[in-house]
Amino acid sequence: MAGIRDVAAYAGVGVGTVSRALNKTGYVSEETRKKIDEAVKALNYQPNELARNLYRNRSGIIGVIVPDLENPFFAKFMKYTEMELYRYGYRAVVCNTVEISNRVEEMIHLMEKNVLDGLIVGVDPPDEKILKRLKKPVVSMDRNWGEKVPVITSDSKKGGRLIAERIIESGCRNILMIEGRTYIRQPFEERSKGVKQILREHGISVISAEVEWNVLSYEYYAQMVEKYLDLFDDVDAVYVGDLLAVACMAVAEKRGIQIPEELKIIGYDGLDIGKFVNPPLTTVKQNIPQMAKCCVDTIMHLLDGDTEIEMKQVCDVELIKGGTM
Amino acid sequence: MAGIRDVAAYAGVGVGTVSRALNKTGYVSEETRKKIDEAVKALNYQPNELARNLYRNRSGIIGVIVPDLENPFFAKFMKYTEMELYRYGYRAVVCNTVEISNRVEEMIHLMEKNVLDGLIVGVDPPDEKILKRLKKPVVSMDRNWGEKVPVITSDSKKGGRLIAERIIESGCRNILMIEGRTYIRQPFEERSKGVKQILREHGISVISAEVEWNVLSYEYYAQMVEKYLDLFDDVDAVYVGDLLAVACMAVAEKRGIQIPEELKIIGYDGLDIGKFVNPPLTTVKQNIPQMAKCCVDTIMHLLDGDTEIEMKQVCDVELIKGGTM
DNA sequence: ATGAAAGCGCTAACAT
DNA sequence: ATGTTAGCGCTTTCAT
Repeated sequence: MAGIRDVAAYAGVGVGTVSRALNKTGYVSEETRKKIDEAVKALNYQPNELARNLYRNRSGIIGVIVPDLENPFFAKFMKYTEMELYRYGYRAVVCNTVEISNRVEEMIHLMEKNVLDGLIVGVDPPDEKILKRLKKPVVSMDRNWGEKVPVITSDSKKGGRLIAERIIESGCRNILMIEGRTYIRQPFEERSKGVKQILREHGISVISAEVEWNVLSYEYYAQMVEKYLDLFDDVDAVYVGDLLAVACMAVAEKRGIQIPEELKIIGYDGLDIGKFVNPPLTTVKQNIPQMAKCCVDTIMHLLDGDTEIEMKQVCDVELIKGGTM
Repeated sequence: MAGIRDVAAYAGVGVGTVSRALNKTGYVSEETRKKIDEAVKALNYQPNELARNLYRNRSGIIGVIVPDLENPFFAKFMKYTEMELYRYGYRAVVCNTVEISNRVEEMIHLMEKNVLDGLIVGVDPPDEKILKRLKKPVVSMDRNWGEKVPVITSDSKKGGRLIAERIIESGCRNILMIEGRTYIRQPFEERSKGVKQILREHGISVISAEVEWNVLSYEYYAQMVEKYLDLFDDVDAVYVGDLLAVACMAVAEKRGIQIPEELKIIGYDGLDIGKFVNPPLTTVKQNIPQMAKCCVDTIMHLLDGDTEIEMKQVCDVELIKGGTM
């Protein structure tokens, strides 16, 4: 591999001049620039980014941590996050925490070792001790990582309200909701709290069940739905995340339960899968591309050293009227 | 940030000794090792990976290029690829080519600049000229990147046979198959070719249609299905990728076409979405985790400089009996 | 067993 | 405008 000294030698100039010419910093005469360009071509010179990184003490890489890429929500988030990072000239290192413990801590360690310039996190935070180690920019998507970490969330309040309103309009009286279990307070919980509160104010009964949040398998979802449908056989509506909602539709169809006539379903997230079923799922759609953009814009501000960072940014949600409620 | 010299000074030894102690290379007396450990703790020293990278001329990062992370097939592939790379101590930089041209070339350029140690590709190759620039390890998933690049594929031959056999058993006589359009020869095409050939040998009529492969939207899929179902209204079975298959089920249900009584459907890929519908999709499942492992193992061999690389590795497929055919 | 010193390939400050 | 030089923080000879 040709280095900058080879180029300098070939062009008959000093390395500094080559560096300036290539980076367009400082003065270089038209003539020498031409010679340098020729040398670069002749030697097929490619600047070694590793050396640049060392000097600049940056890697140009942001880590993105999600629970599970196989989950369509996070897959989509990762897609748009990567695209936004690309627009800023950054690369995205992905990390799935599922099935392996300690991966969050390891990513933080990568940041300490300067492999990563920052972190975008969509997972639960590690414990306090580790959290204190954060010295570089971190932005969180819908997770509470403490005071110092800006959070990008969906408008959970509005989301909860949209769902509650839709349920009230539907005339249902016995609602089953199934949530992912959380071990610490998270922004998105506001949604379910809101739904419960509004519905109860309207005298509508709400049964609330929990499932393991990080298990993504149709079998598990279907099993949970079966269990709770058996347990509470007088429910006339279900409010759950889209994946559970779709599993619920399959279970209902298998049991010969007509949707929406005998059981109404409303989902949450607005994933594509809700359009692939019949009738299409009624759901509240999160604006994932906007959330991704927001995360990236914010971390770029942090990298720029901007001080005026909004610590909580809220992205819009909208009701998608399908045929299930 | 404390550097290795700080540690050396604190411990009262030379930097070389610290380096040897930390990397466990060369002799270090128990006594000095202890002093160094203390210094490391006291100063909270973290070796700067950027400096190491420069010296070793490696980044520990592999680029993984897929068309679209939102496509569940590639999301799953990325998930398992990342997990396998992690087991080897490597990181995965992800790249979505969708909607942005030239991204493949840019990733190759990142390799030339030593940002990436290698590439795992699940997308069509760039043109010859660019292909020639590959100097570092590249492994391809189901795409033909030329002689030099090992390919990990599914057993397309068996896949095609499983599908053809299932169709023959089902007694259908007029098959509609919709494929993604390819612009160059790709390994997976063997599957459809096989299906067509076997079916025609059995006197079964096959209509073959094409769709844009890189468009992922339910609307587009549904539209295509509607179009071809209108165009060829005497088909009694459809063979398509899982996503199109599920879209097809939704369209059929909307039109009041009973599945499998009036129309049989067989998919390909074995994605989870096929289990979320009712009846569950009959499909041929690709072993994505195995393919990911195979890609990673192979690129690790290449990085190790192994010369005995299998240039074509075939992963198993299996028929998943659902209720649609 | 350990310290000193020479790079890894680049950028930027300084001198000319 | 351009060349020279001193790092960036580490690893690894090479003496001792």
